[in-house]
Amino acid sequence: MTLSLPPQATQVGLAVDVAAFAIHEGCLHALLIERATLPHLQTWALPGGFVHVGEELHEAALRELRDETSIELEPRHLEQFYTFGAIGRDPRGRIVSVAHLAVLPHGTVHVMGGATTLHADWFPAHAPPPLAFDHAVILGRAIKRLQLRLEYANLALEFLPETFTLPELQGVHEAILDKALDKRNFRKRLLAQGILTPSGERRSGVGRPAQLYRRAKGARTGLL
Amino acid sequence: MTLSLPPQATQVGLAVDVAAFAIHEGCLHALLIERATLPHLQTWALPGGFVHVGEELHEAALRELRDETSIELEPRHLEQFYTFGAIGRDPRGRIVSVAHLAVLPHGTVHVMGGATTLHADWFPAHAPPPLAFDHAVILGRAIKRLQLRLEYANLALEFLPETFTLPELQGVHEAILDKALDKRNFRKRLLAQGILTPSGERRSGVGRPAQLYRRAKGARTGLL
DNA sequence: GCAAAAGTGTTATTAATACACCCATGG
DNA sequence: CCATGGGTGTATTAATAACACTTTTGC
Repeated sequence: MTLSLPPQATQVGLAVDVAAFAIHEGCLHALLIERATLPHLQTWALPGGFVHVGEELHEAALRELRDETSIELEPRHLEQFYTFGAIGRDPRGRIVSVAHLAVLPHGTVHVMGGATTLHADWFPAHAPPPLAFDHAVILGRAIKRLQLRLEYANLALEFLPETFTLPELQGVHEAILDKALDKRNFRKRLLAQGILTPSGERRSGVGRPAQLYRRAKGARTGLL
Repeated sequence: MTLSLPPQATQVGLAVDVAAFAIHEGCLHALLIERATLPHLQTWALPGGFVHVGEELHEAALRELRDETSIELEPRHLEQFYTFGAIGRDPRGRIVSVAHLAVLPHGTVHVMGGATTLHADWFPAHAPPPLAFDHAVILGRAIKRLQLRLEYANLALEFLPETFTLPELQGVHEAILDKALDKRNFRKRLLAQGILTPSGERRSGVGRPAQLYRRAKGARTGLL
């Protein structure tokens, strides 16, 4: 059933873009693709593209992420965070992009170009290469939202495997905030929240073995 | 210049909706309109409508607010806060709405229907009438965002005239948070922020006159 | 002088910060 | 035994929350 739309209603291109993050070697990385099409051919950009007919916004974000980067794992967190619709942002015409923030778990490394991309790769999120369209702005806002979510939700857990050590968790926080934290205060704060439960023990290659933790079963998920 | 769009790109209706707030009689009110068109004829809804060709999102929000409610004053704060794009949300087809939060200053009272509306009126924001589409959800999220902005920005000032008393400012906070606050703690906190400067004095009809304040000139605006 | 609203301080509790040493393991 | 990274406690400061009486005005 389709009722009529008013005459002056704008038909616009509806797109999604995805700022997908992961931690690699203790550093926050963003997943970027090198464009295989005009405009901005051979420029790095956020994964993204047009929403299909009958497709929800978050489905489109997941599909673009999968198809353009060939990653194998699903994001552990996906959240819309702002909609970019300024008139001149895309030379092809009026294209409105609903920007999403995605968190990929530890171990998500293999990415390669998809059908519509030349390459896909990880870049330091705090120092990305030049980006197409307004994607540098989008990425900057995604990082800010991610930092906010560290306080409100426990989004850092989504970057890690099911069990993890406190130094690992602290490393995630530090990578996202881009600054060092005090070890004792960090542990105090996190343990006081009651969202972690200890499990077994494990050795890292060198030094004293660290206690392993997992998410406490009562703890809410990172999704807000 | 217009490059070609990919074939499967969805053309969707792009709309804006506006949750506009003001304080009346110490209570947070939202501005609603009664629809004069199908669907949801004669149902109350948020002001909103389709974005025009060549019109920025925030311009569309301001225009719809003006045209549908005939208010005379400009909002003191306008902020996009979420985009609603679920497939079934509008029976006319795929319509994506970029929802905005607006703050109207004190004294904004005269509203009446516009061309595409039967009536416009203020309703208690915490207890609205049944609303069209998914507007009840949108309004709820707008209120939550407004409460957040009380802490981060000093958005409460946007509800008041240029000069105001501390009890008035406290009343704004209480109306938005929907709970009572301690007078002394509130004053201590607000004055410690250093965003207020005293000016003259004034009498209310009854009781001891209250000190008038204005925004300190160094204080950042409510816009984030 | 009384009703009505504005104004004012102190204490207790909790959260945030700064800071330095010992411990467990592998080689 | 030594290098490496994990783990722990305390003191200070800042922020938050609870709480009741006095002051100024209009009538």
